[in-house]
Amino acid sequence: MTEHSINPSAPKRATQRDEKAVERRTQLIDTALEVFAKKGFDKTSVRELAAAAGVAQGLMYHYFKSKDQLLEAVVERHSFLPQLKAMLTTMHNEPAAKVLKITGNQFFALLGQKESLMNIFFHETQSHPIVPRIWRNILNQGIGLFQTYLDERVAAGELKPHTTDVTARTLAYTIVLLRATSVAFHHRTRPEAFINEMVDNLLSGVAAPAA
Amino acid sequence: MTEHSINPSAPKRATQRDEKAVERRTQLIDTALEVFAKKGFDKTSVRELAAAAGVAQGLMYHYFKSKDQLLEAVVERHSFLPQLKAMLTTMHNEPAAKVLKITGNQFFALLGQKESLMNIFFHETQSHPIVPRIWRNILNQGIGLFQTYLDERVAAGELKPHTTDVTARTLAYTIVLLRATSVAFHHRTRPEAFINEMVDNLLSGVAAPAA
Amino acid sequence: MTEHSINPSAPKRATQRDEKAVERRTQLIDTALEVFAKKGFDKTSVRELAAAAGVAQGLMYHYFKSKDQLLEAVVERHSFLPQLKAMLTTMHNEPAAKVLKITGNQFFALLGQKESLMNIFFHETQSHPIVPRIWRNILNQGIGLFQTYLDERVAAGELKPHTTDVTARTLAYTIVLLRATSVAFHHRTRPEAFINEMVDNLLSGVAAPAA
Amino acid sequence: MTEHSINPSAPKRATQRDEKAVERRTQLIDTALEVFAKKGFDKTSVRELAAAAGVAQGLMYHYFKSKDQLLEAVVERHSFLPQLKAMLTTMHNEPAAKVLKITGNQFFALLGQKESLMNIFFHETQSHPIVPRIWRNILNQGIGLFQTYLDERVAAGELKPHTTDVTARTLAYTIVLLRATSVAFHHRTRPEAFINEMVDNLLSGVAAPAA
DNA sequence: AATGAATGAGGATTCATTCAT
DNA sequence: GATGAATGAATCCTCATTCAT
Repeated sequence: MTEHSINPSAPKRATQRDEKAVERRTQLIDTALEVFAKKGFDKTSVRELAAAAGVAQGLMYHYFKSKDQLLEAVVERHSFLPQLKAMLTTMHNEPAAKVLKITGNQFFALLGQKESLMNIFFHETQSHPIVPRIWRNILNQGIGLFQTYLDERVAAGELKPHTTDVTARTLAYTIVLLRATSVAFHHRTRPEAFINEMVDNLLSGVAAPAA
Repeated sequence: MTEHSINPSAPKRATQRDEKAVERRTQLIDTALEVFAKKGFDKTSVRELAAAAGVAQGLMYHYFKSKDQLLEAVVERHSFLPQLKAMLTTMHNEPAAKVLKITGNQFFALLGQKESLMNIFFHETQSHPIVPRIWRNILNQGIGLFQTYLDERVAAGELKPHTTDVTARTLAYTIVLLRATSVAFHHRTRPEAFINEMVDNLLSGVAAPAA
Repeated sequence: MTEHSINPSAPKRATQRDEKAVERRTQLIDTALEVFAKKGFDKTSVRELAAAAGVAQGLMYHYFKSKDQLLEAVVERHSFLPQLKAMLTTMHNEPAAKVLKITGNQFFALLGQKESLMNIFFHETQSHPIVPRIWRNILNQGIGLFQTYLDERVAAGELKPHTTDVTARTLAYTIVLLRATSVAFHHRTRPEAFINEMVDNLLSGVAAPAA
Repeated sequence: MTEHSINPSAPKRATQRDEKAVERRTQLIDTALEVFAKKGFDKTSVRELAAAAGVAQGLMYHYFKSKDQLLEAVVERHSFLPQLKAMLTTMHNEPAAKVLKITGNQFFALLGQKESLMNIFFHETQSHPIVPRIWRNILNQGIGLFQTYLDERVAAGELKPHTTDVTARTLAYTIVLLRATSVAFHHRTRPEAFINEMVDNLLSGVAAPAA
């Protein structure tokens, strides 16, 4: 931040230094993500964060104005909206059952890859307003993903006209909670089979044919 | 303990004091529930808790060994397992659609009545091991509720044989997350309509008849 | 303390009750002695004292104005000055070596019997001014005991004229510290042999005869 | 740690800060010694300690993990074992009476210089296990000091063969208690004269020559 | 950029003591 | 006499944050 360079070689040097600074910053953020996820925001002290990153506590305040702002940075950096958006952009001419199963499992897998972040989303809602905001974005994005596809299939005549919002949220919510509980709970049905069967149920119904 | 009474009113006296103590205890627990739900466990100081209850902070430790133990007491006292168990014990000869809709909405309403507790379940998982344990109990109870009924209807031939665990959890999870998000989010579909439609979807499927 | 008797039978009753009250008081004192000795005055709470005596904490304040006053009562009640004074009143025509050995061992034994109290004397000097005061009394009494005897034997010509204060204190101090350290330390010489030899040394000297 | 210095004065800088930290630490320890000695460990709050040292209370915990550990540091730093060991290493060809008198008085003087520490040794035995441990070391060192010398003089024929442990402990214990009581009590005999006479008594005995 | 000394507010908890019953 | 509920001050300790180096 403080630029008091004298000789002309400074610009390049500054860039190098900036790069290093950015690296350091992301290192601090990534370390914080893990520690926050494991111990919780409030139960983690800045000293611990610094120790985990192998730096002095004072350095934390060079890169982040406050502990809160660090949480902000963590959540912003790891919000996997891009990955979410990238999902389901292909596969248009496949049957809905197949597409929804694949997408559902992708969604489930994505949440699993971001387990630490999910932990923060679930537990630190009250620590910083940015947390629920971003979590809401992600959830809505997930729901929208399904809904957009469903609307398309309704339009294509593959699905009957109905409130796709309900179906989309049924899918998204169930997958999210399946993910959230799959760590702590012991489930009878394995996630992939679960998701596949849920999709089938939603498409074809569980009522007996006669009824 | 010491009984040197002559008239029959004496025993009641001791009881009166005890009663008051019990009342006071529940008052402290109930106050704590609200404050924990609003501010979060870590962000709430014992001083605040005492102030909210209108007592000296020292008194908190007369009734509870620690702040942790208070949380324990809160969660134990308000775990609505009895209410959950009471649900769906009637209405056997009604169509599944109707029964599931009613039960689903009851479940949703019950979660709503326990909003403060739900807040704790969602956010304070890491504060005390009893929180996830009881939350798991409740969730499993809710799931079991649906599953038992579904199994029964499968046996009765109203539903086709399928993994009822999946359907039950789809219902329960969606309702739970519907509840959890209905405060912070703004939904297009109203909860009751949502639940009703979800039940219909699950029973009859959303696929176009031709498919 | 509060006397509001109406009928003439009260005096006798009061006496019975007083007796019981005195008993209770000494019970509380004796319990306190043990707990204070074991845990130290500051580290012992009134609640613990009450629990150890099997009564409610409030009752402590019926019998003692404060925790300090309880310590006072403890020290006063158990100050073994009478026993000390009773020592060495006999045995006038025996050789000094024998008498001093017996008395020294008696003194040592007496301190041993009062181990709890000794603990308080050693550690709680700063807790209440009465503690060092009484301890000084006891110590001086012990010293005086020896000195009186020594003076008498000097007068009788059995001992040579010298500063008996020095000899008396050498004896008393050594025995006291022997006692104080005998619990925590591991000594080579056993107390009785030690005291006997010390007396011999003091009487006859350890210098070689030639010198 | 980070060395990006050009001129040779840089390394010293880091050392300067470290030096200051060490100084600060000893300052805190020394202040604590005085306050603990005056008020007692339990009766002294960390706030007082900090105030006495003119620092914020939080700083105490930067240097010491706990109040207990501070006491540990105090006792360790001021345990005058080195000084004790240095005593009596000379003067081999002087008469025992002279040597013992000088050493006894030195020992007494040393204890006097460490009055604050002695206070802690006497009163805070129960506050932390390190206190009695170090005190035992010191006492044993003092005893050993005398005993080694006595053994040597016995071997040299100046003293008659006897249990030197008894004589050594008589000397050491008496001097220690003389020191401990000389503050609170009012003695007739002055310490130096007392010690000299005690040595004489121990060497030559107080029994009348005829006996 | 990096360190860690220094601060002071605030947190959980303990405790002597009082008081209504 | 006896109980234990109630008080509030005080205690140890933690922590986010600042700052000189």
